[in-house]
Amino acid sequence: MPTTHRSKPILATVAALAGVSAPTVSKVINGRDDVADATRLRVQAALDELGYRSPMQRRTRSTGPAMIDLVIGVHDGAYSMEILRGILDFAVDVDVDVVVSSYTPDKLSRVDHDEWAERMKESGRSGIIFVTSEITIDQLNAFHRREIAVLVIDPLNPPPPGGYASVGATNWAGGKAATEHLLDLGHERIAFLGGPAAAECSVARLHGYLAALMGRGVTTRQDYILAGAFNQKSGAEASREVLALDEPPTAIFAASDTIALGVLEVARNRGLRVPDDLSVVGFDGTPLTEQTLPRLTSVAQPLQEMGRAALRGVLRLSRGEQLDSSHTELATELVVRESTAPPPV
Amino acid sequence: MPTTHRSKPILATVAALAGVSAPTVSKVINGRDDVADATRLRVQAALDELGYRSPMQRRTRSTGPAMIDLVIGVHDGAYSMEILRGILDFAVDVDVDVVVSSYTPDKLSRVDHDEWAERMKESGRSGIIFVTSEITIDQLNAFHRREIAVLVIDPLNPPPPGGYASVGATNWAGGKAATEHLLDLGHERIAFLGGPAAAECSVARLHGYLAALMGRGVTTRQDYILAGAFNQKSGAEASREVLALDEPPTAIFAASDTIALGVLEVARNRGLRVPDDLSVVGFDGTPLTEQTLPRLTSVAQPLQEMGRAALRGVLRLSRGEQLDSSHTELATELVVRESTAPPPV
DNA sequence: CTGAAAGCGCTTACAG
DNA sequence: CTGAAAGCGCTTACAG
Repeated sequence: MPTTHRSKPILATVAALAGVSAPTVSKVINGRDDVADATRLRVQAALDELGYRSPMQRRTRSTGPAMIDLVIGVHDGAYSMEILRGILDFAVDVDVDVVVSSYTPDKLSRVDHDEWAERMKESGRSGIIFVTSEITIDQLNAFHRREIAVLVIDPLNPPPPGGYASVGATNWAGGKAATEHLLDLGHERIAFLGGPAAAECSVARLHGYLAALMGRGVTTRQDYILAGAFNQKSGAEASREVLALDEPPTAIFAASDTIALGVLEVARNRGLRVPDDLSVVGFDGTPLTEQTLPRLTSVAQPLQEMGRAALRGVLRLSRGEQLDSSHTELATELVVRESTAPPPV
Repeated sequence: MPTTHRSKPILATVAALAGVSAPTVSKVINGRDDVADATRLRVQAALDELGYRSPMQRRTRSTGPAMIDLVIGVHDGAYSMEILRGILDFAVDVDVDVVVSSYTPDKLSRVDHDEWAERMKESGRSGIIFVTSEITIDQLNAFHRREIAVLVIDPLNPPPPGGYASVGATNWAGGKAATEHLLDLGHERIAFLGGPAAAECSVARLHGYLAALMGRGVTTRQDYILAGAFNQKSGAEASREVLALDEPPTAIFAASDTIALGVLEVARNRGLRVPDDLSVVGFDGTPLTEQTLPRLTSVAQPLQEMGRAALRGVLRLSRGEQLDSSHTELATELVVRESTAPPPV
């Protein structure tokens, strides 16, 4: 059993453990180079074992409330705003300061995460939440090395083995529910307009869609399945593509509300009435769904709750507690509004 | 001329200046209560004059990059998101960490700003930006006492004399432009649906509206002028009110896009076609304007630029530099889309 | 490269 | 309520 250290370790204790004098420990801590390598190693070991922190370090550590970082990797307005809101509202309640930054995927990949983690450590920030970002193992390690807790909301790529904690929604079940709703209305020609082909959440929604079709014995068609981006423009392009088919779909399941917005735009331009001529289901349940005409049937994600859960999770991790599960999925819910109806006869 | 202090002041210097012993200064710094009030005051004065900071305070000060706080006082999605985006994008460029929090006006007024400012000081945060919040002089002083720079975006109340720096848009000119656009189309019965009667920006828009009408010799009518809140629900209520008048308006200038959303909703429910039966102009120029049917004519505020300007301003202030002007207004621009047309004949 | 000795800046315990 | 004295934890200057 290792020695237990009741009171905070002081430099003299470290020196005793390492079998050197106090000045030598002082030199190691302050990065002087007039210390033999072997000695330096022994001192480092003692420092680590005792968990020694200099007075200033102690101060930044213990002082004030918890602070965490939040990185927003996607900027499609309503979606990230809802998550942000969930996090910030809860942060006020639990007295946590949140350092928010916003990066395009491209910009984020060029960031020096080692430097980032170091800066966090210096200002006493103990955890980081990524929203819809791609995280590499190298980046992850930069934080783990410094004992900074990492949690990802709606990860774009599947976590590496033993990777990070994450919070998401039941994308598969949501995709299945949306598709079954259309099937129940009598549709059989149902298209799926997805997000990026590599995005985990989009893939899960696609498989929910496929599961629903197969469950009812409806043949799946490759030309009804498109990938794109989570935005209106991509939704419009994909819509034009499927609606130009010889046998166009009578219903479209869009993998995000913004994609659905593109579908509505194209339908309007072509004089297709929604839902009479074409049914549309979105995904996310952002406030957008109440502002479209007709109001959009959509699979709602509990975005604010996801934000709350993420903050709670990263705080627990940063206190060294274990999470019940490394990945949590909160339930989606199909909300039927006005954009779905039986197919035209 | 006061003494200049080249090197960092130490406790002994403060003690000498105050004419007390070092232990007494130590007690004052650490908030002990066994010090006579008169003594405490003398020591405080010496502390202030020398700008003494304890070793820990010195450490937190110098370490790392600039950090500022951002308080979002309004949550109507698109509007604050755009400002936030302007701030965060610029923050990455200039390597500044932004601590974001979000408060309802009610919650904000119950916050202990002295504690807040103290916490900021402790973690080395040097400035704070409020977005659309009401700031009292007491709150302001809490920050000023600790030399924390304060800047308000789109202040709700006019700043107290010698108050805070602020960034806004040309609300008066925007209100005038919107109204002149409607007058140019031939409208004379134009209603103004405002935000809160006390909100500076709404008042300025109202006066722009009045100026335009007067400039063209059109009589202003009290029953065409309503105040409310900056949201869809309030816009819907106000619309119902003005449209129920014996002589209803042929055009409505809404003081925000969200209010305009309420107008569109009511128009649709009553079978009024926009713009054929009723013209609608919004304010803000949020992405909302592209998502409505018909697309909304609106006075665009340069929200992202306002965010940038605010961050730049607060950073200059926190470095002790002077701003060119304590209040900056960025130009609004009327963007004509599909929701305005000549009045029905 | 190492550490005994001196010193620094601050705090604590206590006598007055 | 105040401060001389002792002490704490760390660092510096320097002899070996």
